[in-house]
Amino acid sequence: MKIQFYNSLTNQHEEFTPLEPGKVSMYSCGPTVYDFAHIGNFRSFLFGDLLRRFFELTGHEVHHVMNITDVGHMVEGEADKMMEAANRVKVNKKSGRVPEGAIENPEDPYQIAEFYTQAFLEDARRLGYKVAYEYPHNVPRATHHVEGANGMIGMIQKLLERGHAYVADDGVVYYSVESFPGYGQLSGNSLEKIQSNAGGRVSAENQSRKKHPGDFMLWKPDQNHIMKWDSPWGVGYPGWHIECSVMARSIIGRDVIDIHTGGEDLIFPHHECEIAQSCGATGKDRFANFFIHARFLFVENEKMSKSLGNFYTARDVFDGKVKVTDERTGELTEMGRSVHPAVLRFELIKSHYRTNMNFTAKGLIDSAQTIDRMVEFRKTLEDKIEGDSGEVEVDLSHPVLSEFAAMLADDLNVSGALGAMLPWIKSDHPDPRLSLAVLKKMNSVLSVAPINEGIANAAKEVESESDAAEFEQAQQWANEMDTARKDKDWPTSDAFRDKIHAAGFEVQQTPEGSKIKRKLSV
RNA sequence: GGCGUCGUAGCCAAGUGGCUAAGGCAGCGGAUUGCAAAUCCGCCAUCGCGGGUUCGACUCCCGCCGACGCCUCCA
Repeated sequence: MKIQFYNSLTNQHEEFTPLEPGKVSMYSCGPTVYDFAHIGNFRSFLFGDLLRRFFELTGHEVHHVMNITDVGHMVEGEADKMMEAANRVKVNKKSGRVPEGAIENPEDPYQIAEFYTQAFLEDARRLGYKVAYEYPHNVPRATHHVEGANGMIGMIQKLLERGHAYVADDGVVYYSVESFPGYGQLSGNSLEKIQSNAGGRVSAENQSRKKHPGDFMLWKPDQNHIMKWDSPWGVGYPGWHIECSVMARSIIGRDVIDIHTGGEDLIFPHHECEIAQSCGATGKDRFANFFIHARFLFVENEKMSKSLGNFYTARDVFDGKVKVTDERTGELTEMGRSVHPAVLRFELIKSHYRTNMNFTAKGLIDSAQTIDRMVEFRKTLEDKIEGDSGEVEVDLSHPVLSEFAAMLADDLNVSGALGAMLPWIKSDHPDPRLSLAVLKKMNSVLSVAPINEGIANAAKEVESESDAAEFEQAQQWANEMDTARKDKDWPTSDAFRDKIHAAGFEVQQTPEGSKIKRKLSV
């Protein structure tokens, strides 16, 4: 099977061949943990997850690493992120989004980072982000990789030795972009352009200390910084870009990796600088063979922003805080009903990673219906093979799986893959055991229909006791509804149906009586 | 200004130089139903605009219009 992706390095589709046959190394830029991760973050992370699961489907052994940036990064002229976070924590505590007692000391950056790291991992796991289940393995934290020869300090030293970095008058260590001829390849920038665009944010005073306006910071001595480490260049903190170069190399254990993913905004400067650092330190001509970037997510056709009121964290969506325009009144109201994580996952992965996906309440409802169909299908198959749960082996030679995989192999064409799967679900299934095995394979990539496949299954949520009680109550109403129906007492029957709906369930008439099931959303 | 992506039905969205332009949602008609829901059957687009290349283009080329991203912290 030919596997190809759009490579940001060359701006074209390229056939993918792993460095080592059968093995794929991937590095994804992860979240900065000074706030809850939002759905835009997760769109990009889940794209990485989909890629990883695709490789696993096609028999590759995948080493996927995603970092957690828990170091605040000073930007010239702006407050430090961790400092901002401290203020935000105080606000969030008042509003109840951060529970009382969760962060004892909002001034302590390590406590803030720890809290949001755990919150992120929790959200990520609910969304079926596989690597989050491997934490702390394969999910390194920047603060743990500052010191030592294999840490950021070690790499900065190496860059100094090799002539790619210098210490400026003010003691700041800069990377010298002119020392690396490949600088600009990824983003299509040239040093001249960067020069002409310089100015703006960066003060003239700082600029004059650099050899070239494009030179970026590797280490900044600063006794007063909120997070600081000792180094040969004084107590201070590392630049933003160096962490990924270091962690990718140290956790994956290779100088050159197969694939690097991230959001499109990371192309420049972040990934450009990573390449310069990694290649500068290793002497290799490349850092990753493929750079694959996901485009931004929009909400109801607008860029997501806090000021527009369309900024959603993953947990906002789980809690039903998505705003919907009421068709009758035209007013914005909250959806109200909780959204199953599988629904959000599906909504975020179902459109191509290189389009600007538009997140909408309508799309969420769509997604819920599709998942519902998959879940129903699975139940039907399981009912048919009751008592005969022996596993059937299927491989990609199965026609439907083969098409499904081939679509994904073509630049992760999820729509095409779904176009193969959904009609198949509707078709006849003479061999339910085989069909179930096929569905499981597809779900190992999509991870949206609850199938017992161990960890990393978004919809495989543990039912809480209160959930179980609700379910029992609804089933009881359904039974009473059946009794009323036998007596042809339609008003009573309808009243029970309304009750069941109001409780968030659907009721279906079957030959065996009324059956209920929980609505996935809305 | 520089670099880049994109424009397919009410919505999401795949795809191809030439058979009926995937699939899903919504909608419509029908079966079923006490009425619904669910389910099943059927219906539902000529591909932003203009020009060119070609026997033939939605698919290739040029121009235009429009949307968006990056160039600065941001997934």
